[in-house]
Amino acid sequence: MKRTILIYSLAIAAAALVLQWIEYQYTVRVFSTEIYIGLIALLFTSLGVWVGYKLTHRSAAAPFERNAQALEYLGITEREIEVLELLAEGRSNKEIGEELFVSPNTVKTHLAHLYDKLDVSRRTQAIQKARSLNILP
Amino acid sequence: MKRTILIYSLAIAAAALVLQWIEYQYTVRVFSTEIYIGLIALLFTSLGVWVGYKLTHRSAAAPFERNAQALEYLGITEREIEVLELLAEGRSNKEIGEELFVSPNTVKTHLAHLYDKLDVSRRTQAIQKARSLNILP
DNA sequence: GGCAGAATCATCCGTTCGGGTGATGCGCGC
DNA sequence: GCGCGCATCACCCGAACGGATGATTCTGCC
Repeated sequence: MKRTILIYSLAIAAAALVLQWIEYQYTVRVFSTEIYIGLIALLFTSLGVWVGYKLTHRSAAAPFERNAQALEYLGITEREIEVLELLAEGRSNKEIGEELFVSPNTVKTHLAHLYDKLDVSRRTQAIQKARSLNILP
Repeated sequence: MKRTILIYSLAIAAAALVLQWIEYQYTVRVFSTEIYIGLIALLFTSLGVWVGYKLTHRSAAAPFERNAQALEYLGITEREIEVLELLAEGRSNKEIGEELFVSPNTVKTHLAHLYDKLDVSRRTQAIQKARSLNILP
């Protein structure tokens, strides 16, 4: 992150130097100071928009970090998470069982434990709750 | 939106005028052009960051804009959306019926239509698909 | 006036889920 | 070695859900 800021700072400095050079070229020309200032303003405003976009979208586009504290606190196991993820994808118990190479009965057991730990009673509620706890994206 | 852009443009123009005035004050002073340019760059970059932040976060922090095109295209009705929203909150058909003052049978009918339009066969799939279509937040 | 789409409700039937209970095996720690 | 937690599986039962079909009412549109 500090490296990123450094790079952006250097880029801005470089742009400033370029602008300064351009200034020396153009002050002897016919353009008025207003136009000159406007161009600088426009360019650096665009630069700022770009920088701001990069900065804000770096955190917004994060690959989603699972809330480990919640999992720890609720005592949710690895296997239960796998079931939960497939659950959120809209699979049936049978399909989940096939995906994880276990019987639907086992899936039911995992789900029952999940319902217990999440304090819900339906799969749709489990999805909603898990999402609100940042256990699911 | 157009009004917003206009306001920002005017703000930038005003800032440019201010800067120009400052320039006339300072060119007779001791400061070198490098410092002057640097200040302009810094100020307008900050302005750009602010504008960019406002622009991106206006859409990101919006109360969620429903994908009207998808609804139109799929032919999903107002009532079906209401059912869909309660569905995503994990309610049962009976609870949804009570919430909307209709019988569970009616809810079932609406859901059947939704499954048809969303091309799914389970409520969890409906939630997932609706979310991916930006019909649900 | 009639037609199309919507919202409402119902019944039947089969599948899926959820709750409860019990059982087995495996690994880990005291 | 014994207990504990985890994962696995099974059975039962009742509730919830999904699919299909049909009916009624109302509204908007041609």
